[in-house]
Amino acid sequence: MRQQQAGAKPISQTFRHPDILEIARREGKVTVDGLAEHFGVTHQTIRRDLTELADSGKLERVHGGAVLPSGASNIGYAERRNLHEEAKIRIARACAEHIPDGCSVFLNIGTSTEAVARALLHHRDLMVVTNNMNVANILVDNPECRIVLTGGALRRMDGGLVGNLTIETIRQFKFDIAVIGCSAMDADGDLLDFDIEEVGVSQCIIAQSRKTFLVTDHSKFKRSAPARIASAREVDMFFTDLPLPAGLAEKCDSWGTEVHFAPEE
Amino acid sequence: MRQQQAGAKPISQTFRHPDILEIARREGKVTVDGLAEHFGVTHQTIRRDLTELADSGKLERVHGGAVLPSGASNIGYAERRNLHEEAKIRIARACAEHIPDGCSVFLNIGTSTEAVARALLHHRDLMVVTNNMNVANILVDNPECRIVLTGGALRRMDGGLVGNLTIETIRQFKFDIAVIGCSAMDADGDLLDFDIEEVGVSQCIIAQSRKTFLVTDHSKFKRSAPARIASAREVDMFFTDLPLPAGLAEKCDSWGTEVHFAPEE
DNA sequence: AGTTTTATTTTCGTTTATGTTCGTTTTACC
DNA sequence: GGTAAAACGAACATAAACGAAAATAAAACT
Repeated sequence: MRQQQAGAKPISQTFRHPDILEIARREGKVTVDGLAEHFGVTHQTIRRDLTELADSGKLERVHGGAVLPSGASNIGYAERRNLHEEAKIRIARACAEHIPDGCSVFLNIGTSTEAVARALLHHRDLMVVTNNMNVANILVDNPECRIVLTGGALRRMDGGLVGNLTIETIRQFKFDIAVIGCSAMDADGDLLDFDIEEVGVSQCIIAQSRKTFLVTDHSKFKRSAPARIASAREVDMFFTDLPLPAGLAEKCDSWGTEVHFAPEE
Repeated sequence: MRQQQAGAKPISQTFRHPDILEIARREGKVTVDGLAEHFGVTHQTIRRDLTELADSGKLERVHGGAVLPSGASNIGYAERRNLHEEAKIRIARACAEHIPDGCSVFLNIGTSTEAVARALLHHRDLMVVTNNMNVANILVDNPECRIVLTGGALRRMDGGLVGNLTIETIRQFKFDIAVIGCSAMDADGDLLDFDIEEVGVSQCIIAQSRKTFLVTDHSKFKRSAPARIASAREVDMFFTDLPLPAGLAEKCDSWGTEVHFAPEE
């Protein structure tokens, strides 16, 4: 279907469109100003791009820029996704830099791990196992990535696959790297979660992996949650956005847990 | 004598094509200028390469170069989905009418079963197990439907989950109804498939189900395929769009296989 | 050798993307 | 509610990119 309908305006084909979409999906929104600067073109050019992307339904136009089409998923989750978005992207990028091409990775449920999936879009020859439908849908766009989904009941709230099936599937693998998030983190270095079922999954993932990467933004330091996943002692690399509380930093140091910050640019 | 199909343009096969694709996958995009310099050829030659790669769906052409295709997934499948679209919808609706609220259903890989998923969007209190990511993505919009995904490797071509994990997962269930499709159907009532791996899955599904529903449009009667799934004898209800070949209709009758037509309105 | 096929370059008219300008619409602020 | 600033879209100019076709070069075959 490369023929244009008579009377319909031809859609310009530009390098920018895929990039704009990727940025929009990551950040949730794009601005005319920001994109104009990012690509080094005039505002009018960006406006044309956005109008075209909006016409084809990929974006929704707003004054000053564009946003993702409203149809998307659960609101609460969508909001949470935007929370600390920039931080999550930076953290994810730092994490992805420590995931070499060609290795096997598990990506757990969570907005932070989804951000890691987006950061892995240009990695090569990966094998990614996940219990997160969103992760699978994201990585479909990386043709050099084998994707394996664990079985399980689909939880609409966050696209997670949960239940006995999940753990049973995970037991059949041995990963080079496990990437996990957590709902909260204690001052003594314990990783916590709201959902007790998920704790079992996370523990199983850690047990089946050679290395464990933790991705968490600083907001988790201030919160608490009822279920204990593990201690940061069992984590090999810890990616976050702001320096850790003093005591915790020392503990990580003594445990040999590498802490990586993703500073603002 | 390697003769080209009448009307089809001959595609030049040059050592550049694989390299261009590799660069494109690594960088996400390629430019005419860059490639021309890289290979030491003229712009026009590169343009021809890119046009050919775009025609075969490997790349997407843009001004000044090319980018990776957005949808990523195989075009063939998208086309197949549109094939006999109206018929598939009618068949799916007829099938959905025989699926009562509140039961457990398995939906297999295939465009026809995806159509059934769409027809089930307003059913209530369903439990749907599937090895088809597309089915899951469709039924997410039905809030009264529990969705369970089997584990497995994601096949980009059609969104199917395949491999050992799939069969292992299915064995853990007992379904009220299994909805399956097939690639072809023999005159003696044998259901056939192109993919041998899928045959094992289909057989397993049938074994784990109280009732088996087959959804197939009439185009499958004229085709053949190498692998045998089962006989229509094992099917309880058979949904299609046109009357069956004479011999087959009698056989279904003697086997007690109910045949349902979805006539044009 | 000669001949046919295929791949590439060259040339040139056409198309497309982008920047610029300017009048209109929307938003934000008083 | 009125006003100023920002954002918008239409129209035009232009340079880059494009595709068709003819000319040339390089293989492949007889």
